[in-house]
Amino acid sequence: MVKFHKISVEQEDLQLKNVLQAGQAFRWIWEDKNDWYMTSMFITGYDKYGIIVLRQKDDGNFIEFGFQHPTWEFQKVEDHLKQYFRLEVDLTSHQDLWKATDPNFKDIPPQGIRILSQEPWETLISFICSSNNNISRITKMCHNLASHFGDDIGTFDDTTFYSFPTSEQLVERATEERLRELGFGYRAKYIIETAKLMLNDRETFNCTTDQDVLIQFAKISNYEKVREMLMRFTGVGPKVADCVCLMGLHLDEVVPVDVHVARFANRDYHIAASKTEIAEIRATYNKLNLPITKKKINPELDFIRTKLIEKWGPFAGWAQGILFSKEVGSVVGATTSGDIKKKKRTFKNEDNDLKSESLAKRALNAPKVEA
DNA sequence: TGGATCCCTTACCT
DNA sequence: AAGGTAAGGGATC
Repeated sequence: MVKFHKISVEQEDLQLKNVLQAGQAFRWIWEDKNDWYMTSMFITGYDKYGIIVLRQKDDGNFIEFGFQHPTWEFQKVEDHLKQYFRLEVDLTSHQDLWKATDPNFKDIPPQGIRILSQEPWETLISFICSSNNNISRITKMCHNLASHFGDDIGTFDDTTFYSFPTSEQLVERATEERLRELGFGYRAKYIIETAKLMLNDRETFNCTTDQDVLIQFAKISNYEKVREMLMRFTGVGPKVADCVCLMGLHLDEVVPVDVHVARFANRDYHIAASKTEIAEIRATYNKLNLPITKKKINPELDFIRTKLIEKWGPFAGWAQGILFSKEVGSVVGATTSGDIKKKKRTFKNEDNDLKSESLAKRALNAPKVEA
């Protein structure tokens, strides 16, 4: 069918099942008959998307990849995948360091949970879809975007694959009404408006692709400014912007703080901002002249973010990824037939500390639970 | 005193 | 229910 090539990597450095369907990437399809993962992917230097197949044995010290594309060269694909999985980052040595300095890492075995480096535009749109949402539905939405508004790039293993639509394609081919019909809900408007602004940004920043615009944000700016630029897009608040920074622009120390991270930050690290500290955060963003950040920021969650970075260092985002997986416990993903299949449980669920949970909810401005 | 800003709710799709 | 964000009103300065 396809020729497979090996990339050597230990199980503890990368486990496909823990990174491809755990809430970072939403367009990998797991095919249980062959036990492989498939998706369409864009590789820099080629104008068309191609199809990638990955598999990993439970005991081997390698992953295998195959591909389908008219002109892709094997070496370029391998280089791209190494970049996609950030294999130059020595995960286990970082985890050893966290284990030595953070008691919460003590009982966590290496499980190959890595942060991916994904196509930035797709990352932006995917995480706009993620608000108030679960993995299984986010997955469906992302596949819907590709199959309705992307290009047909061919069939593999009885499955048709599509490119992820560019801003231009979304503006030309999609409408808010159509997206609502497809089940995007209130996010329909966010996606259309974001695509329009991105198309506009291509002119403004003299770029030919969405990816180039977002990469340029990261090149010309520090983190605070990148986030400010990202939060110009409708539907993008601090959490979504941080996800794009971490998983789309490989800013490895960025810690996206969602309800789960806020929960364990309170419960396991006793992180809670004082009034003074909250005032300091506000003052900081005032001084930095970041009007959108100032408007959208939640100082309590931002406090958690900075404390966890202090704790974990330059790869804090990766540490967050590990604890996040532990906190969430199990994940779901789509198979070729569109059925939802429960993934093998990797961790036991922890008992919830109700007090910490209510603190986390309060930090997120969620309605208070009646006592 | 009119605005800016802060703070808190509520609505949002399925 | 769930990996947030936008919008709007009342209070404060």
